Amino acid sequence: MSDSEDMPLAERKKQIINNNNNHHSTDDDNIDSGSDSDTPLGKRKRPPVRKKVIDDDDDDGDYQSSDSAAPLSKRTRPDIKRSSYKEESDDASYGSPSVSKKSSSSLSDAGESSDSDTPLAAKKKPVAKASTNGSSNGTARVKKEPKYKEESSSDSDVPLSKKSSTSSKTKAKPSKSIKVKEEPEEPTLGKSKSAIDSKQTSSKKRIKDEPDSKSNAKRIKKEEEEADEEEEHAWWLQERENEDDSVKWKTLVHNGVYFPPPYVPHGVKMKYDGKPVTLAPEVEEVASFFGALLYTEHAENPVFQQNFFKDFSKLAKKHKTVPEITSFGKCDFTPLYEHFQNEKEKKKNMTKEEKNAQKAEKQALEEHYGVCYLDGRKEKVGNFRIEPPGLFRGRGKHPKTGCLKLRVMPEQVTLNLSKDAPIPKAPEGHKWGKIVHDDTKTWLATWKENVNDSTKYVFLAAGSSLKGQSDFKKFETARELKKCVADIRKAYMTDLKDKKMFIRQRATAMYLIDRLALRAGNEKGEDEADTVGCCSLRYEHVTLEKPNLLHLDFLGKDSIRFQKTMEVDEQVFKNIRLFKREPAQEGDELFDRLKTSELNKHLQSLMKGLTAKVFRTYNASFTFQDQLKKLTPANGTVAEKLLAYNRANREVAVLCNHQRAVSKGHALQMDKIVDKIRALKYQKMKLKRTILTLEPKLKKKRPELLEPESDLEEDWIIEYEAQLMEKEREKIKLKFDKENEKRKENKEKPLSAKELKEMLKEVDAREKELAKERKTGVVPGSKGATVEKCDAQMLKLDDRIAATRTTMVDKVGFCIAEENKQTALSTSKINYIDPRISAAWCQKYDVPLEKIFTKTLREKFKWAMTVDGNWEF
DNA sequence: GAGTATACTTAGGATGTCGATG
DNA sequence: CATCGACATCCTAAGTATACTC
Repeated sequence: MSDSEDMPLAERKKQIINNNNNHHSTDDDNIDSGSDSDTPLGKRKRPPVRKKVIDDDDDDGDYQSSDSAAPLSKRTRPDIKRSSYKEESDDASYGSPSVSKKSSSSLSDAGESSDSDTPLAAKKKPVAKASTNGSSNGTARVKKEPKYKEESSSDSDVPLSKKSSTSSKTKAKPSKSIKVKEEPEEPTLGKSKSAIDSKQTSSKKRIKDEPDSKSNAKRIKKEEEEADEEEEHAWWLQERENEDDSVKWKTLVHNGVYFPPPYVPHGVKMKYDGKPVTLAPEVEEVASFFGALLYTEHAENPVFQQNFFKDFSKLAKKHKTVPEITSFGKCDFTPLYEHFQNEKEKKKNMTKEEKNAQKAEKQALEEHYGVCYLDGRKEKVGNFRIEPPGLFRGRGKHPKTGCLKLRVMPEQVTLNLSKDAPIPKAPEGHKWGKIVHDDTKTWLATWKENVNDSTKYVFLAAGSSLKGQSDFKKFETARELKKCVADIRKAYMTDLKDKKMFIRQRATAMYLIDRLALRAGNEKGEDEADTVGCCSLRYEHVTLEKPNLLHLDFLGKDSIRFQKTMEVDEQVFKNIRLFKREPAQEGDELFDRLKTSELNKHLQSLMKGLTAKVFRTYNASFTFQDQLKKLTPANGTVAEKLLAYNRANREVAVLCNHQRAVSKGHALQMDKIVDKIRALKYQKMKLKRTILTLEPKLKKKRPELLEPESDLEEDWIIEYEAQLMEKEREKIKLKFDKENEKRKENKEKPLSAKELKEMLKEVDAREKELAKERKTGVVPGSKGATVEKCDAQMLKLDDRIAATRTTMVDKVGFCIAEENKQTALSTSKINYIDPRISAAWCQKYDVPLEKIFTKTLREKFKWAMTVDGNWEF
């Protein structure tokens, strides 16, 4: 009976549940919390002692899985009232009062324990064990050291592609693979690549040799296309034997990685304490990193500034910069900023030849480093460029944002390739850190980065077979989940009421992951931005509202705000209330007994390959297909169908909470409008005061005149008035200049500087007046002002304010819609929606593929394009 | 078994490109 | 024909998941 392998899932599940539940009841909890107490206190604040009694206030028997376990398609979508966009303002609604918390005591429900007689300890173990032993994934884990399989032919001089092209079993176009070999693209990989090698140091030479660049470029393109055609691996048409998929390649040949060129000093001097400083090139480089970012959000961020300055001043000191740079406030990077602006300008104005030369150079690089041979087949390399030095741009409130990211040296880089592959030459005067031959890894190169000590890799491009295969696998796993998701849902709905806290938490977490497409929520370190996922949700991220509303508000991956409200199952509501009650403090974890590893272990036991993120993939793809079915007008035009497609896509993007900061231009526009409104309000305020100055008695009659305008702050007013005056002055100067020009033409005597001063005096006077008005609130207004006139003007202003507001709202609404169409959609399209759904849809509804997939996406998804119109996820 | 390291996917912002528009 | 904005692509940070280590 114990062998659960081939038992229907539902039953297996039952068994597990039973196993867990039999036996002594309340002690379950003891055991549970007992284990908790082993964990260091520091980590978990909750007192381990407190015996957990499960609350079920309203008591249990009533549980019906029926509706809640219904497949997603059936369920009504969580009613999401979500404030759509990333809003800074937040503060908002954290601690809603309504929440239970105190309604505490009531519930030590004895009744619950009904079937509580299995000794937990006894039962629990086998289950856990079984999942690790029994499941087949333990099998392959023998290989400690990478095994490299020798190719039969040992002649390493032969281009590898040739060798294996003969051996590869299925060819899309079997016959002609040989022809390619005569073409000149190969040699770069073998040995004769001197042209490029020299490029690392001196790049220009090559360009000269290029003949007419235009036709050349065209020719290259053509060649490329042809080459592509000839080599189609079409792994997706191959029989899928149960290969050992831990081995990723038989042969791997590549040209190493490209290092950014050494720093070339520009000699532009930043200022310190108002004076230009001479910097050593190394120091200048870092100053320039900051200079280039001036006026961006990063450079304005105090943490960024501090981190940058710490590294920068240290470096400056090391190079004995005079004067010593000790204060960020005294640094003036604007000359550097301007320098880069100029450079940009120059770049824009480059001649056609220059531009083409650059292009050619880039292409040469791509041809050399951008390709590799995997099992003899040509494949694209993704990020062959070693990340250049710069300032670390950590997102959100990353504590290390702004730190100096150092230049990577070849000595730090490890290459991974075939044993008999030629080892690419390291840059002049350098050596590679290490060479390995690990065929269980897909990376070509790796190094450690200094800021976070994280490992970086060079992988194949998204369109490569390796990536395609794993993509395929990902979606197949999701489809696997589709088959058993109903059972899994049923199971976790049952578990929601389990007596053991741990199980309850796990079930509740699963519910959220499934319904809200939350990420797993691994633990994070202190040196990272404070963001969370499901398992790391904390007290303050969750609020409950009777009868069954759950508000979530937290920062997720990339510090993107997740803010949704949904109706949840009654039991989930109760559980969360219970979880919240115990920790009861900000900073405490909601699921204090749950770790992602445990969650995933459990998921594995439900279905091979199941992890938290599979739910995201599954729900995304499923929702998409579902929506597409509903929305596509069979007889519509292509445009209408596309609209449906995008709507379905948007639905998924919303589900996955994919969003992006509003574009800069947009934000700027908004700012302008907001300022415009403020300016209007300012005028209104002035008018009010004028009225009161004219007719002080009205204070009582019309108290609204005393009310300050919303959104109008002293600081802003001061600045605004200063701006007004500045504009005035400029106007006068302009007038003055014009006048003088005129006089010059007419040979008259020009106005003197004195006269200009005289003219400007008026402004000065006005400025003083304004300041006084600001203080006293007494505003005489313009000549002939009457209460009636002011009132009339005020009405007009109100109209204008209203009008401006609506344009803003329009714009915001519009832009959000637009924005969604663009960015938010792409992430789900690229990562979550099974491309076969799209391919089938195009087939079925006769929509050209290029309408929905760009060239790169078609490349990435070529494995999915062979399905027919009836294919289903 | 917790903590750490590794390897790989997912993600939004930055940058580049290209077509519409004034 | 310059500018601008939409969109594609590039870049690399930030996750997940699991293997490894002590």
